[in-house]
Amino acid sequence: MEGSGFTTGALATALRADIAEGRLLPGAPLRQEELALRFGTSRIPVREALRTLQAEGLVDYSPNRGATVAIVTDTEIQEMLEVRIALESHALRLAIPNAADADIAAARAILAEYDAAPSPESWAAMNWRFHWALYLPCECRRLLDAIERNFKHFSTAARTKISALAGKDRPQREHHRLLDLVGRGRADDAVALLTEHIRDTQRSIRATGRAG
Amino acid sequence: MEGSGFTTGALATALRADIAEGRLLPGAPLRQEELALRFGTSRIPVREALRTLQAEGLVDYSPNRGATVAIVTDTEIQEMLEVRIALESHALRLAIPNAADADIAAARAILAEYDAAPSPESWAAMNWRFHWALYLPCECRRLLDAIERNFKHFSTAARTKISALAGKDRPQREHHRLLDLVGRGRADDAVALLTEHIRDTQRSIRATGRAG
DNA sequence: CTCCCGCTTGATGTATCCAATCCTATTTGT
DNA sequence: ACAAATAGGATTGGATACATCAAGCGGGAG
Repeated sequence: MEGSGFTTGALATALRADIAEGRLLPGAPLRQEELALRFGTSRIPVREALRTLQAEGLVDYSPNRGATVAIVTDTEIQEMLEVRIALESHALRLAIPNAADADIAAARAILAEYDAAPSPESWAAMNWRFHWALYLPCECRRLLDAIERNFKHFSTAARTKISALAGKDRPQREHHRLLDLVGRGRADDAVALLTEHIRDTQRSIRATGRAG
Repeated sequence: MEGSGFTTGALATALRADIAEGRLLPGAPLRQEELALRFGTSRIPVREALRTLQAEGLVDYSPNRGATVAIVTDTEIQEMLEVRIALESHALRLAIPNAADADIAAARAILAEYDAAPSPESWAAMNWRFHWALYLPCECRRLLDAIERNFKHFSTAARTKISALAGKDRPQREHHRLLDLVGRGRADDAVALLTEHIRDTQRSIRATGRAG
């Protein structure tokens, strides 16, 4: 009989979105039966989707106890930012010699949108689009994949929280400087700035983690 | 009924090993029925295991056509080595200030075994154990996880081929120098050497790729 | 010879059952 | 009265059987 045409892949996509956008909160149990009912399928595609998400690290699985949305502690966020530094510094270094005028222009256009963006949610989205635009010319698909995979472990909520925490001015100033350095081909300086840029985020999280 | 007690997780582990150790060659089709028969289970755990491996990138999946062992081209090996540089340079830099005498001693012990290792297969294994020992003190689990995940995409066969290609002497010389630099806390030099060490591998693969 | 149809193969999904396990709450023993 | 044992319900994990669907092939018809 029919359902909503949800297949395993579509199910995984839907769950990923639910997690990323905070409709499913960290720690929430993911009951197979309930999800099957909600998506109009049997339990089997649900289980397969959950396995996929588990392998991606978005879901914690314990045998005979089922899946829960992965909880990401502040420590883990720090570690994910450390991975960001590792991957994105290198991608940036590879990208700079390849960056064409069109690439720079694209990044500049995103910064312009950024300047006009009103809310922390939009800052977070713009922020990522800008960074991504910088890495794109690196021409190393697996590196970009790794960056994206790491990025997906930050929920939209977490990103928005971080953006709100950092405000808009200082990151945006750094973005402009970063783009300038990239445009001049100053790889070492750009990488150093990017590293500091991410370390700033680490510091502000550490600070709020202590405060509450 | 019976079965060999294979559960989804065990099945994924077994398949991972079969792929890593070359019993399942790249491009080989993974038929659900056949695997179910071989492992004495039904198709359901097989499918879940395949989904897991797909998410890990060890298996290619096309809708309605099933799974095949992922094909890793020379280009992709180059890219995976690029990811190695990104992740492992950073892990090494973080590890060096944390490296205790016991860590150095452990790495040195592995190098001693390495010196005695006879065959390319054992070189490859030792090589990894040595590198891993260097990164371990970085105290950043997610970084180590990312390194391991990337590493698992090299099959044992590929690693052995690479080891045979590079021989034993030059890598081993570099390993000794690397350990020496780590022991003295010379982070910048160690990272530079590690990068060159991996770039050497890239070059020798590029060379054989051209030759045949 | 080429194109199209239909058959076969294998993947995907459903429904139903059963076993194992975990959680909870109740009962039991001291 | 309180801790330990246990019984029951809920949930996952897996087996089996069946239905459906897409892709590849093989054999004719044009």
